[in-house]
Amino acid sequence: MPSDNQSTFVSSRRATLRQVAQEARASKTSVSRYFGGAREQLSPDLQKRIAQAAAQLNYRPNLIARSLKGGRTGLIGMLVADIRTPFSVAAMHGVEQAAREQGFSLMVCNTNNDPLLEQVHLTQLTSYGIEGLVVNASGQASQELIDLATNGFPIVLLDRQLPGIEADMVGLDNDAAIDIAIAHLREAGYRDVLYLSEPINHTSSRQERLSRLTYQLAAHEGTLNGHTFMLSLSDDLASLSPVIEQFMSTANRPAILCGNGNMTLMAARCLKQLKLDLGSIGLLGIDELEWCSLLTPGITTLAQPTEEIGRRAFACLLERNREAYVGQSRHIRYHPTLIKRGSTSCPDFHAT
Amino acid sequence: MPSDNQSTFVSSRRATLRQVAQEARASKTSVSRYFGGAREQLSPDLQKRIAQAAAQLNYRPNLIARSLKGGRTGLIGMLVADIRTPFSVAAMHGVEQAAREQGFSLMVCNTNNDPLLEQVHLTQLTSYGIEGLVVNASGQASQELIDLATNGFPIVLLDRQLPGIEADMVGLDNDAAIDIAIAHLREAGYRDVLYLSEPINHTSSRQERLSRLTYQLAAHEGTLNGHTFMLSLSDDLASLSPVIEQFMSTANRPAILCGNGNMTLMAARCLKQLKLDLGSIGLLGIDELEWCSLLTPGITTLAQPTEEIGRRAFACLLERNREAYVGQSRHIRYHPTLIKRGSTSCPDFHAT
DNA sequence: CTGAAAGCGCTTACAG
DNA sequence: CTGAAAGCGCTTACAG
Repeated sequence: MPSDNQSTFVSSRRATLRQVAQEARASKTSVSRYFGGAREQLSPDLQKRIAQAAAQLNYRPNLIARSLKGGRTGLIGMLVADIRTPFSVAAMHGVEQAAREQGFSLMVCNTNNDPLLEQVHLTQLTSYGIEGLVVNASGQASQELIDLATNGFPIVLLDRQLPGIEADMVGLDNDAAIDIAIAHLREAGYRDVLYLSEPINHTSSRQERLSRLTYQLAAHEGTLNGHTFMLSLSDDLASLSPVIEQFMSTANRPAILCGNGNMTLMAARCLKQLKLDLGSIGLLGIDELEWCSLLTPGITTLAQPTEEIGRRAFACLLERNREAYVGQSRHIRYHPTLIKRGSTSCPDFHAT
Repeated sequence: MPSDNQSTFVSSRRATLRQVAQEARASKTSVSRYFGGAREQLSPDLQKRIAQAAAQLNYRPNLIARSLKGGRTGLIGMLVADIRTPFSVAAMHGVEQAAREQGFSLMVCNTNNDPLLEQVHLTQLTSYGIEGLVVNASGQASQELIDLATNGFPIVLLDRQLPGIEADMVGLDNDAAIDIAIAHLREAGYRDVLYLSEPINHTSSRQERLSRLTYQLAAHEGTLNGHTFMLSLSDDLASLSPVIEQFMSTANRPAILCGNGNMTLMAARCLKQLKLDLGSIGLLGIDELEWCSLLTPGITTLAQPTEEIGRRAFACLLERNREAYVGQSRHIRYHPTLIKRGSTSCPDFHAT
């Protein structure tokens, strides 16, 4: 791992502030001021000399050194539970854009939904002196994360709540999502709903969706029957097939409601395998995916404003960092958008 | 942006090496050795004292400070042209995993296919003292990148070649991909091929695929007719529709060949809109996407070993960093895997 | 407006 | 085996 070969290129090493100072016949202090945002308080002549010297040496401040003394690293950390889901990619993209606009760089770490890996990454990130952290948690809060939050370190939670952490949280209004989904399915004429969720574990968004579903089912008892199935991504399709078959055999105007994009993918695969046509069996998924409009007759979804959620998460971080906002932690919930497609036009219903 | 509030928590500030040294009644040198990997050369007693003190203070070395003096940051940078494509996500995931296994952290920057933004990010990354750079280029090489490469800074190119940069390159064997695609389409009985590509710009992989296609078409003149259409992601579907309609009206056993996953998505959308059935018009895409198996009767694809490409890219970086490997830059090309599905079973052909 | 000096938290010859 | 000292490239009181 040693980058010894770099030392071979001593001559081409990056110029330092000291060299610029010498070249410009100025003090290090002045050069530091020039690049540190206090340029105006320097005389025009000094400014010019420094500018010239810097240009000649192709000087670029060493951010590492700057942060060591100054305390500011300009680094924001982000822990992502699963970087491969479209939701995470979009949220991350949002965070990154917002961060860059404010002069921050983002260090993203994929925790693979593994709390242990999350800890490793968290240690790394703090060791690099991040100034704030966006957490899309992979489980319960680690002690280290709790300590950080307790000490007032700027943290914002994304999509997932974390007991023990007092921090702003940005995500979907899960109650609204379930409410809209159920209302839509009922209107469309479905009578039996199979809810597919990844294992709840300690994922608050899954928890919230499930309990709101339970609430809604209770509210509509008699007109809407509910069933729930937990499916892990590592599970084979073979574990889902019999569940759906069983559901189909007993259900009246059946519909599947998918708790997230992963489940929608699983369900679509399974329905295809079982040769069940969309629509005759309803399908509605939380999370809009690029292929949902492609699958005839189209899969109805609840779209999240994913990039916006990411951007907002960063904005919260910034507010925490400024004196501007002091107070209770906030929960910022975005409303989903229902995108109606053919997968929820119940044929029986129209026939009636 | 100032994180002034952190200074409020002086008492909870992270412990420093100096504090550990005091607590352990040892020198800073010894503590540094303890955490710097020279633990063995310390007496058992000293080791124990340091271990205790560190544990008590919950000490974690400040990586920023370490790298300032030691030169090593443990940071690897990655420039990604478009972080939202599945290919990039998977490649990035591969790089990150390989990096972590070797104790490196990854800083990923999305350049949005914008050379200017790429420069900005490159400046940032080098200012943070990255020890190596994986580049999925967004255009031509910037002067800064050329300088880096010229100075022997470890760089590896991913998926895209960059004129002016002497560096290892890891990607798909594009010639093989086109050869396999064409051979498969011919075997399946298609006679007219419409090749869809994003604008070549300076993207070598697009370039290579296109020229190999041209070569193949020439080789099969008379038995296979070719057409090419360039489509930008920002283009509306409306610009593609007439092209496909025109193609269909004149073609004999027509098939569409998509240069990458984005094009496959565009084509699938367009075909759906035009109500053209897959298979009657052939469709073959480079890049496997999660929904290709879902769309009846399935879209035939050429899958890339995306994660492996990422992992390999990092491995190259590491080799560059060690004295082990010195020599000409290498081009590592992976073979694609043909995944046959219904979209390339030409009905006319079977009828014949 | 300008600069000399101390120091951020580490590592690394050098000396013993 | 152990430590005192110099220094990595910056910033920031402090003084003028």
